[in-house]
Amino acid sequence: MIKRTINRLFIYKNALNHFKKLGFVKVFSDNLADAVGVTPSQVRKDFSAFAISGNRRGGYRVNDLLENINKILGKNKVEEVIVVGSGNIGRALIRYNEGFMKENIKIVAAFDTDSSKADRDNAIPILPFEEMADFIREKGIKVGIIAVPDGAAQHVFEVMANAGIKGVMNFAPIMLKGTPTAVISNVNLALELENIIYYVNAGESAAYL
Amino acid sequence: MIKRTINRLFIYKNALNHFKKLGFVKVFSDNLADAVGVTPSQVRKDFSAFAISGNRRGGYRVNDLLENINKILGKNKVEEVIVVGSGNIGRALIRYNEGFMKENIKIVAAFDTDSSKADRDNAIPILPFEEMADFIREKGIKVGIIAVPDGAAQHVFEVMANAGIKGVMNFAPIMLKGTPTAVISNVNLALELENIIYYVNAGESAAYL
DNA sequence: ATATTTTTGTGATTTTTTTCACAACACTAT
DNA sequence: ATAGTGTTGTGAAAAAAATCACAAAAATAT
Repeated sequence: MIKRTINRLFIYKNALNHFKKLGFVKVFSDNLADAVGVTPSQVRKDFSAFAISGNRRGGYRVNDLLENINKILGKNKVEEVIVVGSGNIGRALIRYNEGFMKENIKIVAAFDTDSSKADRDNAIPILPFEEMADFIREKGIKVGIIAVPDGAAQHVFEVMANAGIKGVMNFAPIMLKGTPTAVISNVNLALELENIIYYVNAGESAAYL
Repeated sequence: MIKRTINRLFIYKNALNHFKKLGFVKVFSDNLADAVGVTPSQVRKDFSAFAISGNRRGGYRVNDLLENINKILGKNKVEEVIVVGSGNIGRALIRYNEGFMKENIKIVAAFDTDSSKADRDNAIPILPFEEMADFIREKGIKVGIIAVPDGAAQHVFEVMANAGIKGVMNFAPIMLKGTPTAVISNVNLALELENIIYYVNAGESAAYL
């Protein structure tokens, strides 16, 4: 699978934007490798997988490379996403919206089962969960973020999937089951921390997890 | 490397606690596999790597298994961690502390360069960044979370590392360089979302990222 | 007792991912 | 022109991870 390659492509893109901002016109595979924490071969192999080419001896022109990568990753239009759950994580994501905007991601609404939390006047409105399915269908939303308590996540997912959601970022530490129509990515910050703590206590001195 | 195995062990642990709560006394490798989204062989291979054994035909006794896993993952005492940056992410993490507590992780303080944000009376105090190094040394803190703007992350990391931090969860989308004495785990929510969006737009119908 | 069934534990195999290593090329200097 | 140098692009090799597949063991049934 080229899943990892795709993921790295996003990371290269990021590094390239940095380089560009710093005024670089050309980069070499080892510049990117350093910036991103992989080997130069890895960088070249990744590019090779998508037939991105540079100049032997001349490296890659930052602009061309960015253009190529952007074409592959296809990020031109803003993607509208919704958040379900307005607890700590949900609210943090909403507030972080500016950060997402830089990557062409826009949180357009949040939903909560506790309808007393509804707030339609907010820049990013918080709406009753019952309205979610219609909202998804009407606006053609494709991506949703699940930031609800564990017990509610499966149900939320099913409603989302039925309404046509195609991708989900799930913060609940459970495996979402059913409808194999959506791409799912689980994010679990406590798990991430537990891993770090494990290696620290194991006396691991340096590693990227 | 057994990095992935360790990570899965944490996930199995989680699932086992669920099973236990539901009253299960025994589990089979395929129960765990289902719960966690891997193959039964994978589960057994993982256990095998740490010489955890069950009963042929009888599966694994939930309690024994949990005990074994906990012994390997070594999580008995609470790990005290600090957060640097009291922006959206930092504050969200602080508020999420209850969630971490379930996993024996406790955020004991936050730090911010903007000393006007200081708040010593909070349950989790927010302190001026200048006090961080001493705090780390005095309390013997091993793990820190970097939730500051990109530009500040490297500096924060260096101060942390010098003060003795051994593990870092980094929310800034940059490669932290230098002092190879700390385990580093990068978390990038925008990147995660970008990946999801990529697969959604690529028409990928079902996948776990 | 014996046969049958179920599930583990693991060596062998396959698949995936990364690294190596070097020819091909392009640029520079002489 | 020619030699020298630095960097790509990519097959080949190595390493890492996942899956297969099946004998061995344990429980149950006959």
